[in-house]
Amino acid sequence: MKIQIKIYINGKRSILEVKEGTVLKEILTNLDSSLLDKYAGAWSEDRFVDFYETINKEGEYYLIQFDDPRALPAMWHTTSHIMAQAVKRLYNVNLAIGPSIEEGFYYDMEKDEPFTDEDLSAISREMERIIESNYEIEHSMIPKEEAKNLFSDNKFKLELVNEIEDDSVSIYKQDEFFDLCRGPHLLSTGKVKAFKLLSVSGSYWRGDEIRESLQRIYGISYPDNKTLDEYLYRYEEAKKRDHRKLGKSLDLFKIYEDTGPGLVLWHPKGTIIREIISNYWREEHIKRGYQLVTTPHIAKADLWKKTGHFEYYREKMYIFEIDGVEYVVKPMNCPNHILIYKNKIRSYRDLPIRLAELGTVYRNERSGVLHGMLRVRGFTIDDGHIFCREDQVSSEIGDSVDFAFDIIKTFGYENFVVQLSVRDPEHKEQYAGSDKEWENAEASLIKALYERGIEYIKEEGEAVFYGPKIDISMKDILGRKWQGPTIQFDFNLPRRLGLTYIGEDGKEHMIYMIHRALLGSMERFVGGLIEHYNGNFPAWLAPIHIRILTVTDEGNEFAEEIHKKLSEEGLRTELDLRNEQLSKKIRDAETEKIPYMFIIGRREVKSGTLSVRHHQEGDIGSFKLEEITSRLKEEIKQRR
RNA sequence: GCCCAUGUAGCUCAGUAGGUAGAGCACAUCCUUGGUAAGGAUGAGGUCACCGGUUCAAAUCCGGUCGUGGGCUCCA
Repeated sequence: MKIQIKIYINGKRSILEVKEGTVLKEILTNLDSSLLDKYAGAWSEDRFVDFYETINKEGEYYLIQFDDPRALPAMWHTTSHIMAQAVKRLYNVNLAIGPSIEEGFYYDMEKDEPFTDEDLSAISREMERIIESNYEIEHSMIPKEEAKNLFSDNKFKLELVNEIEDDSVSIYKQDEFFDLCRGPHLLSTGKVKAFKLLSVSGSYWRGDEIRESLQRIYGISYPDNKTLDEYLYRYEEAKKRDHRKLGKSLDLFKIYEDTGPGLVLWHPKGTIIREIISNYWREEHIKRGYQLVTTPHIAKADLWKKTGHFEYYREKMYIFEIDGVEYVVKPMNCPNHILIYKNKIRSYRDLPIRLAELGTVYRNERSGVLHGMLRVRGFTIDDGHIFCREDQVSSEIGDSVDFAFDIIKTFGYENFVVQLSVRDPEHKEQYAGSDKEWENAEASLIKALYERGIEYIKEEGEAVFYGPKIDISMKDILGRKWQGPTIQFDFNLPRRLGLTYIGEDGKEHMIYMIHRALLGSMERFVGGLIEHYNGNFPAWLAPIHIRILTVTDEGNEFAEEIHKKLSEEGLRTELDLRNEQLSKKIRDAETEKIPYMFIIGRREVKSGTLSVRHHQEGDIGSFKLEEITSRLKEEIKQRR
């Protein structure tokens, strides 16, 4: 049977009559075989299809080139096969799975000895050979029974084959290598122009630690060397910006072995940053009608039994005993805020009530997941809880979204990814709350995003059981995503703890409760901020604003005078009167990423001015004290 | 928690076939008073993560513990 398909090549449309069941590759070969060299695959119905695609129905196919971000996963997947082929040629391994990932690919393999750096080099060399050989990649569908024979020596592949529901399975083959694989793939191994194997690590078959322990090699590839180099530059740059490294060299914080893993000690300079953020946070909350509260670090276990946390969250809680009574170190702040809400009978006139706290909590995270300040066991959440009526939900959500963006934009984040997590429509029964509540809540979340023209990704089934939520992540300069604000409904706690208010009708009504955190945790937020700014904090956040450097000791007296004046004006200043050369003092201040350096030598003493150097701009000229301080103060005020 | 790697002066790291440790930076003292990213000399500083074992002898070999890193996994 003939069907009609439309192929778009560089915006130009070709309408073709083809036989049903024809492979896209054949169609293109007939049309113009050079297309197979220029394009990587096609975009059709919101997904990437490779040229092995069998055309079974009418449709539109937009050919896309190798460097199109939508085509890169095919290249990565192909590179992972090339790598697996190379590994099979060199070692005795059992292949598990090797998908493309967000950036790059990996392959999990079972091998007795771990891979070394030398192994990686050898594998890379073999991969080069495979690429040079430019093996044609073939695709075929084979009966399941045949596949079982083909993979009879590989328990992993067999397990996968057995789980496939169709009668036939998809196989990709290049030279002697073949693999069970859904694709997509490129047409030949030579299409991969530049690749790099990045790291080796352990993993488990199916991510299950009870099952076979595997070895994973990660890699990346691109259609040209330039793009690969750009990626590698970003990769290296990210390593250099590591907040653990900068936290140490800038003396911001440290995790001490004596204190314990996942517990951060904020040094004086880190604490300045934290305090500035906290103060800003408090001011903004008060401005926006929040009431600040403070609640203790420990509470009776009974409280957590009432909320249900004790049952579900127990292994993450630190539990201990006082006078024979069980206590818990708080892993979250909400129960305490709820107690404050419940302390009085609330009228509909009192609502909304917004409570907020920079509340420090402790969670027993598994040792293997701890990571610098980004994943810790003790951290301060900027926790807020809104208690409101149904008719207030929409404006409260809208305000929270605005608030969230206002805050994070202040820290120089400009690109965001917004995710809306809603119920799994297939399993509505596993969620707390009524249909009506879910519908209202989702509608208000969507409305808030829509009215603000915010693009978002809707994830069905990603909501936690107690309510729908919006998660905002920030993208930093290197394009990395950082978890940011979250706004979540909670239909569970109000029910369990009986959170009500007295309505206009004199009756009790269930409250709507919204959890929201804007920074997330202070630790993770500042950790991310360190990497985002690469330690070059804008003046308002910089632990030290100015370092005063003297050229010789003739400047000491004047320098001390300036230092005193600046300190009196609330500017954070340090003096460097060491008997060192100016260039040395500059180097030290530059290394410490201090935004301003005031240089005082004989000339300045004589004229009463200051020679000013900016951390990132170099020498910016001579200024009168008032001139430069007002500039700096303005910069701080503007939070630039 | 699991797999793999790793743990030497405040920091970054060297230490090659087991014979009780080195460098650079930082620090201290002295010399140098030098104008926009490292002036010079001298010196102090380490129970080589911890515990145990093998050995005449352990930073080095073996076992265990703890920490850290890369992953897996988890995230009410």
